[in-house]
Amino acid sequence: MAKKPNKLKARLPRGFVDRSAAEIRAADEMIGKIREVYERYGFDPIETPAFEYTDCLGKFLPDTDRPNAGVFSVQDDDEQWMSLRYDLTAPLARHVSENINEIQMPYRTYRAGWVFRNEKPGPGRFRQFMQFDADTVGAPSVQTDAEMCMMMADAMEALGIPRGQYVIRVNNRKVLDGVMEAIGLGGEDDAERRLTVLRAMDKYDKFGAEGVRLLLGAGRKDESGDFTAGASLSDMAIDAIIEILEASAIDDLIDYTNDLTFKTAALSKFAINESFDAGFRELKLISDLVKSGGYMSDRISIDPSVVRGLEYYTGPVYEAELLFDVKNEKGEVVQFGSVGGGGRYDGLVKRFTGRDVPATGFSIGVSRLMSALKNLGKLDVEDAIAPVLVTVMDGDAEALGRYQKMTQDLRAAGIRAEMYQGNWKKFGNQLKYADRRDCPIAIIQGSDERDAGELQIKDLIEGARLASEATDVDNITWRESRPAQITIKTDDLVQTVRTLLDQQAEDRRRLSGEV
RNA sequence: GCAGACGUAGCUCAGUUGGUUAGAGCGUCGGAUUGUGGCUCCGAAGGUCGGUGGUUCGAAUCCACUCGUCUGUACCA
Repeated sequence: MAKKPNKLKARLPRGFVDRSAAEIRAADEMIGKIREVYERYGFDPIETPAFEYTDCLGKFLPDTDRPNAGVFSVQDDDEQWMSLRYDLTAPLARHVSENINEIQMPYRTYRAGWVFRNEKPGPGRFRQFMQFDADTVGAPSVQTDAEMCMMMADAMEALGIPRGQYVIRVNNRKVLDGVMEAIGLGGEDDAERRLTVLRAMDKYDKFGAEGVRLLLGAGRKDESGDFTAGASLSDMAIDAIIEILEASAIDDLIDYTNDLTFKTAALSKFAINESFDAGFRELKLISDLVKSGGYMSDRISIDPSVVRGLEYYTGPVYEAELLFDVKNEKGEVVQFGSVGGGGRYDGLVKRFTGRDVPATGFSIGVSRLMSALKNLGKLDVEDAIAPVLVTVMDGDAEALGRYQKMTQDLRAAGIRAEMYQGNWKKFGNQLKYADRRDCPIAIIQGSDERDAGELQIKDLIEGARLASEATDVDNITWRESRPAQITIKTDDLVQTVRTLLDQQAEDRRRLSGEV
């Protein structure tokens, strides 16, 4: 055989996905529900573009040797570097800074958008994904952080996640700073070790107390034999940090009846410092505020083990965690982690303006949350009903016009409908098409029906059910029986179709109610 | 980034110590049936065995490199 011409291979860049109709509809619905909550809290939408000048995006500046490490970057005509945004917070800070004289503070906004990260993709982890953020800029009080937490909890419930199946966990960067200081890592030289400790704490969910102990001490070797260097802390410091991680609430750690003191064995050997004290008082205030709003600790919980966004958060940090088991395609329970998070970032706008502009906000990972909701069965993926198919039996202009008219009549009545656009000469294929497409109803009118002023309406759902019962009927007999089909007057088309669709909807409701 | 496993038709997978023309099931397409989805029967298409190079008389099979997928780990704004 002759050598084939070199065909171009169709392929998707790794870490990117095409989205199906069902996924798009489901995501749109989720976004709609979240948006409703944000709007109710008085937030307004704002949109910024996918590209920003790289230096505006923040600390992950590409060096000229590796401009695409972590972010996707390109060089503009004038040789300036631009990057695809990797979150929605940095672009917001840029927008606020650029328009700071026009913007009325406190500025309350939300936005959903795609963000891009140029890093190794994994299951459920993509290089393009959607976030839905809300931020309040220009509000210094922890009252704002408390509101953010409540809004996040409301968003979870609006998405159909029942109370008790999620929790918003809140901590304060100042508390962690205070702990670092207490165990002797407060100095400038210890910045690197502080990071190591915080990273180790963040791994508590994944590795448990023993794993974290190793990471805080000598280091940890994983299953593949890869070694992660540890923080080389003293045993006493390690014990203290484990106590923090194991505490389920801040009350377990702190006695604040008189003066602030640590309660637990290892921690109590350390002195409480100013940073810890300030952080703790903020958390206490948040806790009181959300309780006044009706949010008890089953929804918003103060949790000193929350570590996130090591770099730019300056005060309260919070994250939304799902409490139900999430299973993957193979049915295995996976470590899901948080589906959203945020915190106070008082320094981000100051980079541009030199002015102190406090801000706090959070981000919901829409793509991630969607796969979890699929699991919970809270995602209506089958919502869209396929169109009614008007089949074609004659190809002359007059006949086509008649079919087109039927189709338009259905559409005018608000019924999703389409006329068969393939090769009409193979009628069997038309019904096969309708079947594959899950069309609920087919409209059939050949010359016989037309002469009588009639047409046939075929209930494809009932037909499929009959077919699955009658397995040994031969094809000729089966076809001649014209299952699940009725003959009506042409004029009754719209009304009959509507009645039948309503019946089918009723059947679906009954069926899903029973099962 | 580091470490390991894997890569054969659209999908799921066979393929013997290295031996002729690489197979099956499912799916797809056509026909039986130019006006009826399913079942049945008949037929067809579909493969650079991930890629490149090497060892060999001979490679899907062995070796090296490379690309991709998966798992763990690191990083994660």
